[in-house]
Amino acid sequence: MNSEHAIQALGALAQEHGLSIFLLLVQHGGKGLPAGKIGERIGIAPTSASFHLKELEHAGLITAKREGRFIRYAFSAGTMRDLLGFLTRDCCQGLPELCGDLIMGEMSRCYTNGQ
Amino acid sequence: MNSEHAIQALGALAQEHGLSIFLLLVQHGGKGLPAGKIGERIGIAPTSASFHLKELEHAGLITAKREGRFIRYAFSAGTMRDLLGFLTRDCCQGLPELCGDLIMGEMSRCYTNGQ
DNA sequence: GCAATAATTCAATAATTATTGTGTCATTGA
DNA sequence: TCAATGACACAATAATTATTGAATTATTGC
Repeated sequence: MNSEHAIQALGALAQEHGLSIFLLLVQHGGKGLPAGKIGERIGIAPTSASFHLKELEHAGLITAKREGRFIRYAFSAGTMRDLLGFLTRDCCQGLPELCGDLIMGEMSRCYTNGQ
Repeated sequence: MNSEHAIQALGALAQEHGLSIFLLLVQHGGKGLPAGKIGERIGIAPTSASFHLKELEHAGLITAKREGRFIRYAFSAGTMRDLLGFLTRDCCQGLPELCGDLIMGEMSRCYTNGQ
């Protein structure tokens, strides 16, 4: 993960519809959803959904897989992990206590969330 | 943290100069840097730096504090923690093993990074 | 092969966002 | 008070990004 790649991923998420699609696919986990269903759920035109899906896919945040007439999109955790790593990479230098809170807070939240 | 706020923060980071400023301030920890120094380090015009600093400040990712003629900007971890929480909030449902890797990966990286 | 369906690409337009230069405000020290 | 300095506000411009509709590609079932 470098700056350019991070900007691409952040840019895909920094938009109402892009973020909605991403969160929807995170919720739906490994199975994902076909493009049409996604646009329908979010309430946007198929071409607009296609645009954002492409942005997210190019950034590596989601994957696409054709299944007959459908193209199924699903959340892909790898890039997200790299992005979080990139953004928090230098948070320990000079701020160890904040960094600890930052990471530990996420961790505890995750594990108290029905996990 | 809601979608609107997340978009504001992601948008401030989804830009070459905005991201560079953010990472610079993360590296510099609690002390921060004055606006002029930041623009100089990044290599952009003072007005352009001012623009991105304002975006980051409005998003809550950094804080501003006047010190005589200088205005010192510093990284503020709270919003970043909230943002990471918002983005990973639903990552456990359906993907427990990926979520575990995601958070644990960040944690180990942080603590093996000279911490 | 053909009609129907799912989704995309493309080009045009609309909307948003970033940069620049000029002018102004705030602070300091002589 | 005045000149110098650090930084911001504003308006204009440039650049980027999102949306839309029309046309195109891929797949399926008849």
